[in-house]
Amino acid sequence: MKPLCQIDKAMTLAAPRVRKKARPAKVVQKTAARKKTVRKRAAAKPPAPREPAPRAATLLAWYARHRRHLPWRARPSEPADPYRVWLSEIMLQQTTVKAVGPYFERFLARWPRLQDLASAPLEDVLKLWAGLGYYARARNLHVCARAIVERHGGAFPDTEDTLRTLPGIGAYTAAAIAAIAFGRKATPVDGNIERVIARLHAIETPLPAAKPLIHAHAQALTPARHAGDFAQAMMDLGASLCSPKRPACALCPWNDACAAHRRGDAETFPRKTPKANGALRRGAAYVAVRADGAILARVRPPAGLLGGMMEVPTTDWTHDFDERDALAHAPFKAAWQRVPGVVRHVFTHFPLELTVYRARAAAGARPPKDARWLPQHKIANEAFPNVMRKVIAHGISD
DNA sequence: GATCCGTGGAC
DNA sequence: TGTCCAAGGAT
Repeated sequence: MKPLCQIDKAMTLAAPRVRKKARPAKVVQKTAARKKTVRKRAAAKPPAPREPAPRAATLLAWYARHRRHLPWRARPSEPADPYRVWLSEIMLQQTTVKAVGPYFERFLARWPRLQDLASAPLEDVLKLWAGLGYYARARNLHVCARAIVERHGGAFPDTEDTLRTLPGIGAYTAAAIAAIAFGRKATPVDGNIERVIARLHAIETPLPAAKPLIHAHAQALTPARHAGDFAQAMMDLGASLCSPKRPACALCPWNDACAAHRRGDAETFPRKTPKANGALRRGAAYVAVRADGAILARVRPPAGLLGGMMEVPTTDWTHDFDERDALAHAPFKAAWQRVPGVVRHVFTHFPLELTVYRARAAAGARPPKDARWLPQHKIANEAFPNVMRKVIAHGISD
């Protein structure tokens, strides 16, 4: 493999630009026997050379110039803060950098140190997390903070294996923290890195089956030193030049090493097996408004969908919801009125359609069991997920 | 391995 | 408008 690299490099430099319509797939899979033939023909028509092996140093040099400046990122040559790295990594799971920014700042301002977060009530953590989605992350964040204080004396574990034992920290996050915060040689592989590697090697195996292969390639590329910078460089590359839809291969520091680029169809990688979308679920939600404007609200069950978050009373959300049964599930007897229109919301695995009913309650009305009257001005700072904010807005509209 | 978990933005 | 996607983890 290594010796070929020298040959290929030489060929790349010597050969004229390869035609786009070449058949690189077959070139890659040439047998030793066929190579002879090709070499003979090479005099007349140079074969498509294989890509030179990608070099970590090449990417690190690019990173030094083009790295993003992010709130949780230490400046070059400054030590990383494990607390910040951890907090950001949890928030960034399946979430865009742009969305995380303000949440990260608010969390850090409210709980500057791990110990502060660990001693905070879960309720407060969920309030600050509201709107960011995937609320199990917030619950695990809280449990994790307490575990580090109790099991590790408040100091973050500095090895991948030990980090992996903490709630909310999986293979990716453990490797990311080990590499970025502690300089360990670890290889986190996120969606960005999967894409970069899949293109680099033109991997035809679709995700998620290709994960082990992709991880092996990423691991082979990881340098012994600066593994944290290397991981972040891979992610920055994937977030900027090596983007999902229209990769800017011309600007990529690794374009000479990229098999997919040579094929000319980098944007088609990684291959993916399509996942089925959930069927529509429907239900009714009840916005009860007391004379002083307070809204009837309750806390959802601690686990599962929107676990531990606030909601207004609703029916179950089912595929066969019957509108005619809606009033039978209202939280109390009243002159419920159906608010025209519906509230639509799309979760990861199913779309939801809620019809909203509204009723007024007397000033002294007692809340039903497990529910309470919430002053309207407090709604903004309570742990309502967005779907519930939509429902309330719809319910109190005219 | 397949499902369950939110949300907002880009195209 | 529909689809895809974003620094994944838990079960």
